[in-house]
Amino acid sequence: MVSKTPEHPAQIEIPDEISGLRMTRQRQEVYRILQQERNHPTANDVFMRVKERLPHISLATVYNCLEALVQHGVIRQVNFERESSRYCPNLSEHGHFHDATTGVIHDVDFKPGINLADVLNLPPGAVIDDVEITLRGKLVSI
Amino acid sequence: MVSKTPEHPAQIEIPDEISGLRMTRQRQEVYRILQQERNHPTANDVFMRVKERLPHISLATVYNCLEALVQHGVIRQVNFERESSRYCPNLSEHGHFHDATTGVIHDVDFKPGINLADVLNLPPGAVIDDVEITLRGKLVSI
DNA sequence: AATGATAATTGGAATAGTTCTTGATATCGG
DNA sequence: CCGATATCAAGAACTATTCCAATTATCATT
Repeated sequence: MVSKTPEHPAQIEIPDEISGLRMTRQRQEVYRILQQERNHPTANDVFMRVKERLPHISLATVYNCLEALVQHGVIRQVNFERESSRYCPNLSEHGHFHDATTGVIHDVDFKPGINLADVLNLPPGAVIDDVEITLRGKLVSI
Repeated sequence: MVSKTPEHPAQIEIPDEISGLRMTRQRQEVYRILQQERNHPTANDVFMRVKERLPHISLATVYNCLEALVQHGVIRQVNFERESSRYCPNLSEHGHFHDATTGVIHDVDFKPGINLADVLNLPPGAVIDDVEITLRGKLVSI
């Protein structure tokens, strides 16, 4: 993870290799957009956005890039019901709250010191590789 | 919820109305299969199974029935990654552990007294309507 | 039991998101 | 520079699901 400050998206420096994955121009741009757009874009969102910089890129390539990045643990794929997958560069273990009113997806962190095994009755011998926590609801003014 | 003992599936009695939903023959059979097959079948699994009793039922009807049952809170729809939806008659709040080795899905209950708000840093004002917790991993012998 | 109104079912067509295929292009190690 | 390998592009193909229009079943009322 080599991103600099997310406040200055234009300055994001992306190395030519991340966790063993060759960072081609296409993968760089896809990754850059995920760093900038923190609103969990779909593959198609990324596609439309990346075309500004790489007008000849194809949707299939965007899918390929996203898959390669997911596979190498550089980004995460997030699924809501059966909607299109969304992608997220936040690698810390976290869940997602989907505001039904606005459609906005908020990252939701665990409170410090919380361990899944303390909360769930896991089947004996279960070794967890991946956790997905998704909440749906509304944000009401308080 | 009017089911009798799940240990004797053949004896499940299904009333002709559940939470305001007219229980047609098709819906009854779909619901009965979910009661019997506790292994989180897909719509297609249900379809193949229900055809044994209703040979003329269509896949669209199975989808309609499942949707109606979900809509009326009689069953729950469960999604894994982008795989086909699965359906589950366990209405208690619970998560799912997907064993990557066998493909089996286990229900995972919360430990007693656990409240989501104690565990997660929810955005202020968030009112949760629905929670989905899915774990992927392996079951190792202990 | 017949009637009209409403809801459910069917089968097939349509859709959306994603993956696959094939040939072209770029990149790497030597 | 050269061959081997990886990646890309464009479009076709695939899959799960939804939609559509026509038929059939059910309900409430008479």
